[in-house]
Amino acid sequence: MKPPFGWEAIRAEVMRRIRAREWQPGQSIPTEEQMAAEFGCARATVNRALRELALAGVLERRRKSGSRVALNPVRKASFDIPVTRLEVEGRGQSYGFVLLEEREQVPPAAVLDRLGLAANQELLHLRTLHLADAVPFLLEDRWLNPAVLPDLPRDFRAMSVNEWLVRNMPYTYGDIAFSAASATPEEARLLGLTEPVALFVAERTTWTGEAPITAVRLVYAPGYRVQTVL
Amino acid sequence: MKPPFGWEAIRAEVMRRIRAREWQPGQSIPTEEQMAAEFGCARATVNRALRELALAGVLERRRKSGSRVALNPVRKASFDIPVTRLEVEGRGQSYGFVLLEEREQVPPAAVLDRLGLAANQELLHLRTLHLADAVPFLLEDRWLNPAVLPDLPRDFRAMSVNEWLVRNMPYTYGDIAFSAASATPEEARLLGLTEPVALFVAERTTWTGEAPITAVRLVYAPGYRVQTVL
DNA sequence: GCATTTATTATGTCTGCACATAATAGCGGA
DNA sequence: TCCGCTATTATGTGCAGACATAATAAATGC
Repeated sequence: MKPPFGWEAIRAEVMRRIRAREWQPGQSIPTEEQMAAEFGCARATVNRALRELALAGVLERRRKSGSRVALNPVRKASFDIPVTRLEVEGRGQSYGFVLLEEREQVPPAAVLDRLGLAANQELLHLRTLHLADAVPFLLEDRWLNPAVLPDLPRDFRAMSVNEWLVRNMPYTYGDIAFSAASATPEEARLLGLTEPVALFVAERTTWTGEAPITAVRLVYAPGYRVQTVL
Repeated sequence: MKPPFGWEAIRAEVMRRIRAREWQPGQSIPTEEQMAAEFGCARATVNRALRELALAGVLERRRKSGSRVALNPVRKASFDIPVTRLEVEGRGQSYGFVLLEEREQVPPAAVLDRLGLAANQELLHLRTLHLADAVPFLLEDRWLNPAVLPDLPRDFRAMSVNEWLVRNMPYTYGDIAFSAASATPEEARLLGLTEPVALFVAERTTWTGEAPITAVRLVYAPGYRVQTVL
């Protein structure tokens, strides 16, 4: 028979007590041992539950002092960033893309700086327009470092750079930033907009650990939202 | 003495093998028991390492079939969403805010719809301008449900609604969405902009579990970015 | 051949115990 | 009073064993 208090039940019960203000912000909660006794389970089970809550930012735990309810609870929002093709198909739309440009050239100083490369370094510049139901969805402006990408495909018309990278250079480090920007005249033209409007922009830089791989700027069509539950 | 293979070491070693393509995407990796034997540790230790990697989206695990390297690795970006005051102070700027409006009224249909409330329901409408070094930083347009907020402060000039909510109604459920929008004339005026530009917008809805608490629209001053490491 | 039951297998979780580690409290001596 | 050592304490991690669960493969019946 299933034990009445698995670690998920304990996590839920602790959350309930915090929400019910039985345990108030800043206040210490019982030790793992005390709770194990109360719930009639092993300390490891309580530990698992409390560890998850600490990870979520609900509890602050310190050796010797014990666990306390976080005073300034920091909400942690977590987003999935799928391949563009899967993002479009996930909306029930058909995916397509157009390769706009593919050539080696020296990128602007801002890009080189972000990647930490020498000023005269040539990179592979790729611009791709992603389509959802044949309508512009996302404009991708990417710089690739050929030095760390041994077997690049001959051309990126069969598979988008986006997808090729996820499949061939996965599990890299990097950072991402979201912001808003007005569409440049060219962006407006490529996205099929009659007038310049506010666009959602995501910028990513990725590394293998020591060498830079790619810097990309993603400009989404109007109305794009990135959404998640808290 | 510390065992040579703790769960973190195992997680790192598995990641190394995946990055080195010793274990390729889609391919099965050894069972927990086999790896426990290889690393000379208990199965629980391997389990902990692999569980974390599955949570990060690197592995896909299924009972009976075992673990395999994810074919379409989904990047998971995680953002901290602090109280606005702490966000401003964290940048080394001084925080301030101005309460622009505070009155009970019937919100627009879109807001009622998002909160799932009756059409004639009155809510408390609060508009706050948050300042960083006395310069407009964020425009907050919030609707509060007084029915579930028993002891609201007399006025929100001493502590911003934002902070009051985090301190008094923490650990709620909710969702958040990021998007881009052009500043309305009024938004432009309040943020001190001479011309309408693209602004970063965050919209949140929060619940106690059954009853809606608040819906808020946060319009950030130009240049705002939300950034994180992957 | 096909559907249903049964056995097998890897992961998921739990227990009870042990020791490591970090942070704190208390003590003793100068 | 202050400094430094030691003891204490709660969490962090580990082990070996056990059973639960879900998914698959094999065996069975028709």
